[in-house]
Amino acid sequence: MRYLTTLKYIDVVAKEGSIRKAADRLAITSTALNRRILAIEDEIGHPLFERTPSGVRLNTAGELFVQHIRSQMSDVNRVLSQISDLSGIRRGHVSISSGAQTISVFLPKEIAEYRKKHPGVTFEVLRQNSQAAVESLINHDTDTAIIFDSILPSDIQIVATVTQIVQIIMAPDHPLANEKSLRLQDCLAWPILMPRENEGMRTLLNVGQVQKATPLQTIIEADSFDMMANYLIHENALGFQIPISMSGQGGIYSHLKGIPIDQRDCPSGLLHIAQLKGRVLPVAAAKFQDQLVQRLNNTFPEDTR
Amino acid sequence: MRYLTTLKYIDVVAKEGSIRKAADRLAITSTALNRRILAIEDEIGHPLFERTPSGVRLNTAGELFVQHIRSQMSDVNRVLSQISDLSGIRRGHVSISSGAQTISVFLPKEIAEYRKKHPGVTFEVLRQNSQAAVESLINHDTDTAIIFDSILPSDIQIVATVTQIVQIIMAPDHPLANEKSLRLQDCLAWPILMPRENEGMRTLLNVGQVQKATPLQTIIEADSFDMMANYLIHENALGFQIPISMSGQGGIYSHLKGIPIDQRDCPSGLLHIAQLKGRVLPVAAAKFQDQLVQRLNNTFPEDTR
DNA sequence: TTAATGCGGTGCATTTTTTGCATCGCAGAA
DNA sequence: TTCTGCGATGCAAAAAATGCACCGCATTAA
Repeated sequence: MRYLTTLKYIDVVAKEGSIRKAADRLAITSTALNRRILAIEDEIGHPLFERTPSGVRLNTAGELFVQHIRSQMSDVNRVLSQISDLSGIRRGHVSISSGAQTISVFLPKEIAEYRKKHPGVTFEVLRQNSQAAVESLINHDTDTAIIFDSILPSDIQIVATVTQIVQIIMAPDHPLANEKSLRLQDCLAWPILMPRENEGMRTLLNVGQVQKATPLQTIIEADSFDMMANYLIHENALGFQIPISMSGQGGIYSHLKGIPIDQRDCPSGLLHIAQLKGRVLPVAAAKFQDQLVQRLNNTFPEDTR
Repeated sequence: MRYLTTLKYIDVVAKEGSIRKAADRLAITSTALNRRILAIEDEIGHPLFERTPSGVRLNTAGELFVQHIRSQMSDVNRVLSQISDLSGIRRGHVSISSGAQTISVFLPKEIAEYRKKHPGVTFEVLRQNSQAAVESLINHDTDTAIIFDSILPSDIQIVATVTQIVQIIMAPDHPLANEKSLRLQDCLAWPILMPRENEGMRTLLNVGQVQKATPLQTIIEADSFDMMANYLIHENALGFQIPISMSGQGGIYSHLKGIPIDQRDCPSGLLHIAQLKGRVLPVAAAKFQDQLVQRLNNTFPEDTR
């Protein structure tokens, strides 16, 4: 959209923190860009950027304006996708923030299913921890987010929530593989693969560890659940995962065994589908989100809030 | 805002229903305007207007786009007023839809009081019946509306509501002037000044008239309550008004007597403050609306919903 | 039926705006 | 100190928007 170029430019300058860098990325000269910015500041009657020797930085007015720009741009996209929807073809683009738990098994399956119905829709998937996901939603960088066990700020709207019991995963020939439920004490004897500190699941596990003062033998800390799962094939260690990630067929998890942790040792977590409060999503994103919500509610119906 | 000109143009074309007329109003040539529209239609990849021999008309896509344009433009204004708020001066503009009941006494007092605190703020007041008021809110033509006794559609958000008993008004020397309450029967002997059909109050009065089959002698039907009030000085007739309109000092109503109608004959009406649902109002408008809401709730505290 | 009117669209010359180049002044880094 | 990288500015070239004259078309009036 031509009339949005200036806005787009401002957005990029804000992100780059420098007019010259932004100009470079936008493939124009810094002078042209500079003048556009001066022009719009003049029009607004108030500077948007603070000039520093090393570049520019948004001031309060700029912060307000950039926020507005982002919401406008994503709104335009929504309207445009609605309009092209009128022509019959369902086109569009959906961008999703996802935690490490759901990104590798759950999400691909859902996207594939959606694209079977609407081949014109493209996707963008960002693996982000909950904090980054929230930020992306606020910046209109993503449309919807799948966030595990985090307290979400009030400008985020939770669209659906399901409970997820943390499971201990292991090779199928592991000595513990036939138990119905496990306590953390049972794991003391085995090497442990632990999710990293900024993962939601780690918080849940910490509760049990602190309460029981159980000194688990953590041998690997990682932010990739896939990596940890694959490791379990090679050593008789124990890892953690939630049911939604294990439901796929053919992946690494179909060669692993998952046993729930006793609720006394580790509380269940909450998996949220969330979006920016008050934002009207583009058709494609809204429909995809609907699908996710339905899938969650059908797969994990226990949660009846 | 320069980058919004094309959008503004489209909006005007949509309203005028003709490119040439719109061009005339915008003080440019029809060719320039025409080309801007062709250009943006081309960019969108979908026409926005249907071409008829007598002009142009929005098609579905255009309807969507214009809706979007209006919300964008009012959003820009909000942000700009927020930004100029940063410089210390509270500037801004508030536009209000008001029914005939509240426009002449209540509203001027409130605006004057607000402007005492914020002299930089300008106002625009439209006297509209409830249907027109709702339309104005939806088109972003007005920020807030004072609407008497109408059922509002779901895309309008009711911000406050107070009950208003309909009163019969008359000259202070009228034979009925000393009653505490009046029934419609009591009015049969006197000439009646009746609000017009599209006024909310008329609906309330009709309830009583139909139920009781009371043939009131309507001598004047008018959509100006002021006109009717002033008439009462010259003839011993009866008119209708709600308390909020009579609370002023020095106006015509301070020379008139108001007596409530018995609730069996005429239900009380509801006075609403309303805005477009989901819309973030500019600072000035929001603050003014707050003042209205507070004033209503303080002046008519009986309503405790 | 024909002529006249009013509509949106188009080719072309003109005006306005935007861009790029060369260059300045300035502040922190080496 | 010099040097580097930043945003700002004067000026000419390029690009875009505008206005004029005019087209084709459909409806209306005579």
